[in-house]
Amino acid sequence: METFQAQLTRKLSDALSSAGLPFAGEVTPATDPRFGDYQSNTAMVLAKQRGENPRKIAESIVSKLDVAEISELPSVAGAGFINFTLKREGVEEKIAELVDDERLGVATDSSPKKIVVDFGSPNVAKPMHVGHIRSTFLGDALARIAEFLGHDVIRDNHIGDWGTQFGMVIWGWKNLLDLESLKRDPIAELVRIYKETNERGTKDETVREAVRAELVKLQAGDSENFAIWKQCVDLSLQEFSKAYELLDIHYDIVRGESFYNDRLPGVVDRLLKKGLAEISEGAVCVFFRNSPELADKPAIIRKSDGGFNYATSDIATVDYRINKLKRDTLWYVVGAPQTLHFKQIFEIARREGDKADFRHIPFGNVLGENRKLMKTRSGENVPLRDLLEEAITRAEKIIADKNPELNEPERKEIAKIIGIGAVKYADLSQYRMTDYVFSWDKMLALHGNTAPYLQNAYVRIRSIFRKNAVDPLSRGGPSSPRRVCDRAGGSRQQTAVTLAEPAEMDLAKRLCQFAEVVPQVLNDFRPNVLANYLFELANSFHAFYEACPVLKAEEPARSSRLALCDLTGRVLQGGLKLLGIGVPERM
RNA sequence: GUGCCUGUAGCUCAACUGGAUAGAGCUUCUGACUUCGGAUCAGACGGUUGGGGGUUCGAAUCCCUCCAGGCACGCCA
Repeated sequence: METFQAQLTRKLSDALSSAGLPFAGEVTPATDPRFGDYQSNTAMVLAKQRGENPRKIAESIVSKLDVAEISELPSVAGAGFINFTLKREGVEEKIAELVDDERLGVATDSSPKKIVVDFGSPNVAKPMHVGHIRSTFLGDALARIAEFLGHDVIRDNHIGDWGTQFGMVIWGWKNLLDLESLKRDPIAELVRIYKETNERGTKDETVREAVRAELVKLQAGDSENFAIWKQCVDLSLQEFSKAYELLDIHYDIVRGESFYNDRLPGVVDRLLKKGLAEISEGAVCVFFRNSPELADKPAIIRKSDGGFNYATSDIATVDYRINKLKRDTLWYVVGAPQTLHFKQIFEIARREGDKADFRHIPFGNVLGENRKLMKTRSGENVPLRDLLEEAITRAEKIIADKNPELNEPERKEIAKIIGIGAVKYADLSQYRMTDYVFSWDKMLALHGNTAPYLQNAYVRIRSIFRKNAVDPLSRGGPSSPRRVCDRAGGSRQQTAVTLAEPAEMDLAKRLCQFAEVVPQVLNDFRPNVLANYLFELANSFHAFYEACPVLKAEEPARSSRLALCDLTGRVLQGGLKLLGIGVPERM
């Protein structure tokens, strides 16, 4: 199914070629309702290129335009804009089609990619904390959207499971471990022994020595130390998966740093052999003398003590993803401070001849109320577990207050959806580069651009269908929840849609835009574009709901309005799902 | 010192990547209900887009230059 925007673009392109003009500019949604529904700047772009009068060009394009099927006569306005106003029948027809379309009008990408999304990446033997949420939510949402658009996506959790910290963890394991505590809360115990070892090391040279020795043994493949390390990794993965289950996030593969360990010497040899790396001050470095941005900023791939570092590991990772996983697109959802690092890695890969679309997707920080990095009172990172628990508890309180008749199990289930959704939405609804202030009150507010507000719009729609004894739209019986991607098939005659009221038309047009908005997210990796759309959709729905009675309306308006409700509910649900956020049936 | 990011209404944030008179929410104020869930709707107030130059039909967006904050810059990841 083609969107209005795509149709108009195609028609415009036809008109341009029949007028002997090259394609230029674009068709975009109108900036103001007064200008209609869509606008094009084509004439102005062409006028500039050719040194002609934009309005004159616009007139000649309009005379060749054949859009009568969907648009009123296009008009020329302002400096040379061509404005389109959709015809009522065109919108009615489109809505009828959308009601029957399980993809809600969203086309799959015509050139599907093989993507690996690197996101999350927590460290072993440490708790996940607030610093992981942006990468985790963003990466998950982008992966969901890419998948929905038909790309082949591998979600890879590049966990931090190798490094110098294991010297301390292993020494602590051997000397300080409390098995009871380990059983009760493994990560807490690992953190405790790590900290205590670290502390002892600062005072005691022999401990420092012993720690170093444990690390060397691990790196040399000592079986006892390896077994301890493995247990730490397994315990951590178990903890991670609890969090991921709660968050409804899954990975296809987990390839941590340790996975690439064996490949590191090969990476260095290869780069030396190719002449891309050289020895400098005892270390093996890659210099970027010809690229102005990276000049004087070498990447070290082997330290002067012979050890490797994260650049080496990331080069091996790129290699693996392109050659073993056969990916052509690599997304790294990693914080902004690592921008330089990824520029270096990508440049090295290009110099090696790797052909792939490399993208670092950076993001800003989560701040506390004091506008500094969010920390606990004692100055530690806020553990993710605590954060999510508090979100759920707070959500439950609100629900109990607003809807006391819900029984406890149901309330708890709903609180999970609302609480987690609120935290995710607060993150995803904002432009990823700007820092944002974490505020319980704002993210859980029932008004404004929040998850609970959107979820409530969905709940109201479901409520209509619960009240409607015979649900004319449902294939699965009254008030059966339907999913965007697994809607039952079957034939049914198309609902007659009539859009007589302005509020109906406004809602309908917005529903048509879903298919235009979703692909746009991947343009610059901005899920907030989708979030803003859903918020506007909810607003349009509420205005419609206010102005247009549904169940009390006479036929055929009643069926038509039910169709709008149904479609709105599915777009809300489907859109939120693309952000990794669920919807309850009641709240 | 060099580079990158950020700066938009009192507060929190948008602005489809160069489009028309910069939009929402929160807050404040004014209206509308015995409502299909008022957890709502309609409206008002609120701006020299950090400052100053420049590019052009047109700039929050691109270029230059200051200011403020954050981050990164050879052996941590």
